[in-house]
Amino acid sequence: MPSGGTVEKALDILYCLHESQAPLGVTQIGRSLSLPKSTTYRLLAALGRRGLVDRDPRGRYQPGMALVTLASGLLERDPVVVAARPVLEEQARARGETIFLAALRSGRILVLDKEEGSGFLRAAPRVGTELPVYATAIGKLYLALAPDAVSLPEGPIHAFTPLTCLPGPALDRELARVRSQGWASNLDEWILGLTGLAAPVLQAGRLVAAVAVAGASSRLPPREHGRFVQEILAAGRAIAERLEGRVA
Amino acid sequence: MPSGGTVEKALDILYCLHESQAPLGVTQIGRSLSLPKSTTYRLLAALGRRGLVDRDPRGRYQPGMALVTLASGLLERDPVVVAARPVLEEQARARGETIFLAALRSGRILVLDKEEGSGFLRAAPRVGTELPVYATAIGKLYLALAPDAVSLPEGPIHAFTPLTCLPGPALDRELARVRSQGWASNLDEWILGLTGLAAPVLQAGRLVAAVAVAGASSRLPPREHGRFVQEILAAGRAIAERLEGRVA
DNA sequence: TAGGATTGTTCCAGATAATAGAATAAGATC
DNA sequence: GATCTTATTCTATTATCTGGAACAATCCTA
Repeated sequence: MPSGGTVEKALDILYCLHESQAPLGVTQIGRSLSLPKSTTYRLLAALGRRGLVDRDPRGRYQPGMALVTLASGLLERDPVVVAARPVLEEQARARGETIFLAALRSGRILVLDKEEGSGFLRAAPRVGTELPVYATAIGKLYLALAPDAVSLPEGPIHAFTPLTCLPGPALDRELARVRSQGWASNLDEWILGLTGLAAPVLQAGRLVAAVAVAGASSRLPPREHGRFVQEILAAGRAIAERLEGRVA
Repeated sequence: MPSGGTVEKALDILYCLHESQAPLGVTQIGRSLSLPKSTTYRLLAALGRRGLVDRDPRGRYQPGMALVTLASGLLERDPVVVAARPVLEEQARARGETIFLAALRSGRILVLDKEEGSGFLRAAPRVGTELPVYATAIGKLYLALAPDAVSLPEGPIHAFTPLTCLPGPALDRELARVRSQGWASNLDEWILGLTGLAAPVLQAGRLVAAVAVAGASSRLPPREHGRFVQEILAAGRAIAERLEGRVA
């Protein structure tokens, strides 16, 4: 709420529109960001002049297609994404489960790419989605292996499910285990019924990204974790090797 | 250049970074937008705080992954895109050439979706790309059928190729023909060797989008235009019908 | 390795441009 | 058709942005 300058207020409006998933009016936006109507209106006009917000037939605001323009080509230019693509494809085909890549970008852990599994019931993350830092296998990997790079969200921390492991002694023990074993897991802690197993992509000992296999918990039962973990660890190493140019 | 307020300057920086296709320094950005270094620096910092710009290892700036986040889900939410998807797939499969959908969004004609053909040599437009209003089949369709909605670019108008038809009497005659025949063509006017044939998507008589087939001019010779035009006109009608909910 | 040039970052007084309240217009609701 | 809500415009005030200049870091060249 105590936002910075004018530009940041305008960008907060974009995030607000993105999160709402539905067109919003001036008043509504102003309320959720604690901005006066007239200010909100003017900022929306500025965003609209550059195409970053559109208006539906009723005059309400929604994210504009210029965002698609500005985002186009971004992923293809990211070395990690380029290095990971064939590995994701191969893994998803071999395992039949969804494999995805995430990394830290401007303080958030974002899904950078994915290859969906072949099951009728499968995880289908959306590229660009932000992952919560606790309550996620990849998030825990970052907390354990690159604690200075990530930070807990500002607001009050809530449990996503009854199984969410909130920050505290229990999470600290979990992170210690992650550090020693070199991979992380998430069993129904973010979304009920969803299991994730994550492995690091290390470059010169530093965590530059993470790969994870995700699927219905019923399809990834604990007794099979061992096999999946070996695969995903290998995938993380393969991506790291491709990043360093050892493999064409 | 004579930009508006603070927010618009910041957004111009985003466009500048997008167009450059390579990371840029503060000085470089400031020069291309005629902004003082310190202003550029401060705006970049604001954009960075919200993840809209990232920095490469050398400290230079590039569009940030938050753009991917903000753009995610946008296309899937657009009714025209949803209605067009299966039509694009069917047409591309049947014809073997690339079919794409474009529409006017915030004053620009943007590629909203595409389905690539199967040829080794084929058009591969990028979703989000802006199409020039003259020199493009879809652009001409808009100039002819919705002249009030589109406007020529501000700066000096240049010919993309020796065959580009610049605004003037010749283009006016061309637009009259487009109006009477109900479709538009572009033969090497935008990119040498690229032919496009476009048909309107009409809703209540208003142009709401356009479909086009695009490919190497050698694969779309004039004597075969007739067949392609029929197909693309049918595709435009099919999309319009799906838009009005007549077809599930 | 040192010198010179370019680039990135910080600072601050001054002025522009953003702010927020209130008034008006448009639209929805009953 | 009256009353509510919401969108848009207006304006005085002042907070915030500006941009020149100084400083620091970096790169290039000799």
